Amino acid sequence: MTNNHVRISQLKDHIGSEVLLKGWVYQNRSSGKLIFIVIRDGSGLCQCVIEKTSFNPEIFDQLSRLGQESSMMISGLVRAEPRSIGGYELAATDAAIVCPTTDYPITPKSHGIDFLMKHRHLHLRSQRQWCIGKVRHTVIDAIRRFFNDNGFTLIDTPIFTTIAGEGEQTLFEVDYFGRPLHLAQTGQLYLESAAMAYGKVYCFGPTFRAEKSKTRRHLTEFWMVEPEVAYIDLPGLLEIAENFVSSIAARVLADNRAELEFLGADIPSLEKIKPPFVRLTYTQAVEILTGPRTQEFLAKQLQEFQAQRKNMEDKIAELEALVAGQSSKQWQKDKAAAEIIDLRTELEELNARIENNPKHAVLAADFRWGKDLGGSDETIISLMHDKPVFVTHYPKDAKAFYMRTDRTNDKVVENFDCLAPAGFGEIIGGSVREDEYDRLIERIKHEGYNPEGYDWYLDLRKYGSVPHGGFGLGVERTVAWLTGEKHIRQCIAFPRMMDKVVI
RNA sequence: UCCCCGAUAGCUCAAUCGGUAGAGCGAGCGGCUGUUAACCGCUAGGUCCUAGGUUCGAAUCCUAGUCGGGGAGCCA
Repeated sequence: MTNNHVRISQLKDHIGSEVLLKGWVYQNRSSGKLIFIVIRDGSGLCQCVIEKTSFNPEIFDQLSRLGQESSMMISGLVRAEPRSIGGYELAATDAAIVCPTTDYPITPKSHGIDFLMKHRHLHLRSQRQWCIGKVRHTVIDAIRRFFNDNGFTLIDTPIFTTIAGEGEQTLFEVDYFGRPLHLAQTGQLYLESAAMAYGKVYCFGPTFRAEKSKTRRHLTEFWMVEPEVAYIDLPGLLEIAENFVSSIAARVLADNRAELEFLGADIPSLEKIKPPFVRLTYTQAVEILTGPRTQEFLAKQLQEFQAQRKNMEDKIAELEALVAGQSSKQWQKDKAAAEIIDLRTELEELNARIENNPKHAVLAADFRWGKDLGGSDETIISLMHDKPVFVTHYPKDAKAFYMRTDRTNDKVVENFDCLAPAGFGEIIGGSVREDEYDRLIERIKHEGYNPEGYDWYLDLRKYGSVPHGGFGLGVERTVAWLTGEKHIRQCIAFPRMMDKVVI
């Protein structure tokens, strides 16, 4: 057996040579005198072809019954083969089994989310998870690249913190040698002081929120990157944010096209992610939501859903007739039965959307200026645009104390949310910070906080205060949006959800 | 915290009106020289979530509980 160990991702450079692959059995099909083993090595997949006539009979026999996820090494000649996954194939000449496996729990058939979460340590090996992990890696690298290339300095802010960024009820409290502290839900306040030292800074790390939110957009532990810039206004922040998000999308398109294709991501729509993004004020967003455009949009959406439901129901009826009839072979019936199960699941999701549509219409129509935008409102706005949307200038009362009051309209603050397109929703929240001492202390008191707890934060408004601001981008939400993944729990290796920490 | 849905083989799901438990995959054995979630034959595999109740009879109906999924509020 050759010692020329090559990773599958590098096979293109070794066509015609003898190489050694080290990995795990992803799929094994034996056909009497021929075995196809798809091997997985962490860098990709490669089909190995093992012919009985040119192989040690004992090893051939062992290989023919080798279970999924057995670890093995296999050597042979690399050749281009368009029929094969990845485009290359190994004509195997020798193999060694490292650890045979039987009864691997995650089979090539479908599994429920609960089962997969309980087997998360194994699920990471699955192709879908692997692709998401690769995209996440690129997203994180692109985030660091963007800030490092644009003059930002990394500041690591503490995880044990003494002050809250926003609402106090959403913090995890920890016992810090008898003193109550909590886990960071933002690095922003610390970052503001660093921005006065370095001009442009960012922090990047895990963030903790004790929100009792059981939705596809929430984790209790997630990763967030937060830039903070001195001497900047709201238009300046929006410009950074749109360049930033566009650079992430471009990097993922460049580095992970194969993964995006496997995941079924909407690549053409990602290619549209370029500055400028759409800019709406909160007031304009409210006008859209309460206006005829939204009602028409939702009515049209409902019609589309209903047409889809009709199609699905017809298809299910057709397949059910096939299963009940006499004319088909058993395997055709089995296949149809499996398809019925999939369609029923889809139908259930569609029914939920049909049920929610009128509720969302009412929520949007009844929206009153002053409330924060709800999840469904954000979804509607983002579905109406094929680029990310900035919504700016929210009502002051709905937002955090540190956001800068608009000097031309003191009912609103200079903040913004960035809504990803296709209905995914918010991926960025940010603002210009209140830089006047008197206004800030007034806001702190108005919120009922004790100004003493904010002494050092208020100092920043005493000693050379300047207009400044920043934003936070959620990594898992960004990955979910880019990959088309519905739930962000798939976008982090070991998710922490409300009331649920499996591994 | 509130609303909706669900729990049947290792996994994904069936089971008509309440009549005594089925299929695919996976596992084991056999067959097949180009398979793509391969295919064909055979074998093993069940405390129908738990506790009560209705009934001659409950996977199926009722009550309570447990666990899970989806959504709302809130947010990245």
